[in-house]
Amino acid sequence: MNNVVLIGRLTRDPELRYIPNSGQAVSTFSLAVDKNLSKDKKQEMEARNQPTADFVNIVVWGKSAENCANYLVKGRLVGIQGRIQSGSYEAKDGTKRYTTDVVASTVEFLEWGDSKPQGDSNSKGSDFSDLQDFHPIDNDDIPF
Amino acid sequence: MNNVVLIGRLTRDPELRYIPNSGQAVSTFSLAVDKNLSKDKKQEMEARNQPTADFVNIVVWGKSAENCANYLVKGRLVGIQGRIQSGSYEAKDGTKRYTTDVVASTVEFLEWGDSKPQGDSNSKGSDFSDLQDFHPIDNDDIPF
Amino acid sequence: MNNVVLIGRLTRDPELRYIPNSGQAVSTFSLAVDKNLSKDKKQEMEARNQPTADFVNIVVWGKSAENCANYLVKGRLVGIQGRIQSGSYEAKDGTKRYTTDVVASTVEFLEWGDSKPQGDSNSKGSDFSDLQDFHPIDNDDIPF
Amino acid sequence: MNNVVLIGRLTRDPELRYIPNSGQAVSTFSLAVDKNLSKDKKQEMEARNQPTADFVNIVVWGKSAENCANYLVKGRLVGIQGRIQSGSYEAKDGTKRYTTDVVASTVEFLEWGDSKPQGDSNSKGSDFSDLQDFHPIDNDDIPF
DNA sequence: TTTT
DNA sequence: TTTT
Repeated sequence: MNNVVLIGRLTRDPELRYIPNSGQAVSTFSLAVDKNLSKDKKQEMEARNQPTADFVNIVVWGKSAENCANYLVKGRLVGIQGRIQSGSYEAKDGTKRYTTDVVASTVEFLEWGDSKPQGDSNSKGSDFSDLQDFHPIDNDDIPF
Repeated sequence: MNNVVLIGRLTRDPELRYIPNSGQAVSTFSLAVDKNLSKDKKQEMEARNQPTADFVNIVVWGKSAENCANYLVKGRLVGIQGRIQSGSYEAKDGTKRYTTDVVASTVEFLEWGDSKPQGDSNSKGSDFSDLQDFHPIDNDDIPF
Repeated sequence: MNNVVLIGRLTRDPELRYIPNSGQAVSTFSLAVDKNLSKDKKQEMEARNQPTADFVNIVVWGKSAENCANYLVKGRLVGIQGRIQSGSYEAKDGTKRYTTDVVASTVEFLEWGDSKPQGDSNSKGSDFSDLQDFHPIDNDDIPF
Repeated sequence: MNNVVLIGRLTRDPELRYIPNSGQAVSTFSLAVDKNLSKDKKQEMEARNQPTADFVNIVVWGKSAENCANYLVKGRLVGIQGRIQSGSYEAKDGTKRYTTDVVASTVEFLEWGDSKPQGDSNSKGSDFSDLQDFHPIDNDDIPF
């Protein structure tokens, strides 16, 4: 059993890449999950410049990865169901480093907005009007 | 281990009552949790008049119960963490009936709005402006 | 989001049936999930003949259903990950009744033993010696 | 929402220490949580010397910490409910390092045995006979 | 209709 | 630094 549920906001836009041989899509981003603090405790932490959220690295595979990359931006609220995955790698200085991520099986978009309005397209934002009807949606359902 | 996480919308306004002797507050409501259906499957279900959500009875105790009663209304989106509780009672016809609820330990308000604008008060809705800053909030944190 | 994790013991042997047209296997059983009670509270409840567990109906589909039927018996400890499902049916007296089950996506066997040693077969129990190696196992992994 | 459920085995005996001023007990250990692999995939991973488990650092506070230290040993199976906590510290080389742990709210002992039978004591293991009755137990319930 |  |  390895089961995680998080609700939080993206700390930056998702990154998307494709695995060389398989062509599998992977998206990664970091989630700020508010710690469950009383109003007072929260202020105290902020005053001391201590974090009031936990930061969790998220990994998403496949079509869901592409949906995240296409629709999510920094600051957006999502719900995630997945599992904890540990890993390790060798740092440039030769020491071993350990990593912990959450591999998401489902990503629910809990907020919508004009995402990805930037850049070389002169559109006024992606058109996903038909998605607006059903709000908490699993991103696997996004129909393209 | 008995652990449940749900995200869904209230199917009606919460009810609030107080336990006679202890004075403990209890709030109850029902949550519509969207089934994770593909767009096509969802349309098919709707066409057949079959439910596209699961309906779960929620029970909340204490201060959190009062916060739910004060701030939540039908349709509002919440995240719930709790446990499944089974029970039974005798129906009027003498047969035994079985019940299943989720007892919530935390209720996160995932949407805010002008709740409880009704009735004998001539206010334009409760004033909870200071709560608006931190969106996914555990209702235990609501400071009154 | 609709996520449930339970650890508990089967209150009876699993039932297995096959859906008429599709041929899909379904297994159903009930799980006794101990309430998280202090020693004292537990004794008090037992003295008053009140249940010290919550009872949850479990539904399992496909190969996992067959594994449950083949390997689990009353009393066995399992871990379950799944989602809450609500339903309704018409009782013989014409009134509507509501049901709540947990549809399991994974069933981990947390105890092993000589299952199905009963009755009209003169076997010494099913042979699943090769399964004994890896203890907390998701039943999807059972290789037949 | 920050909710984690794990079932796994301790990779070493728990460590216990007390926070200098508050006197709060903290126990830490690492959990090996089997990846959900098919028999074939598992063998393949083992052949390649790749891990077939995820390793998660667990932190437990208070009485529960002491119960873990007193009753758990390397290899024991437990169920854990808690939340992900991120942190950071400065390494000796001045670089910032990031950590991810699970802070457990409940630890269920899913196996029992003669724990702590070691060493300078000539006991035959701790006496916790009265605990043997109720198997999946939250360690908060251990009555001393 | 309930398990250890 | 990893368990059965």
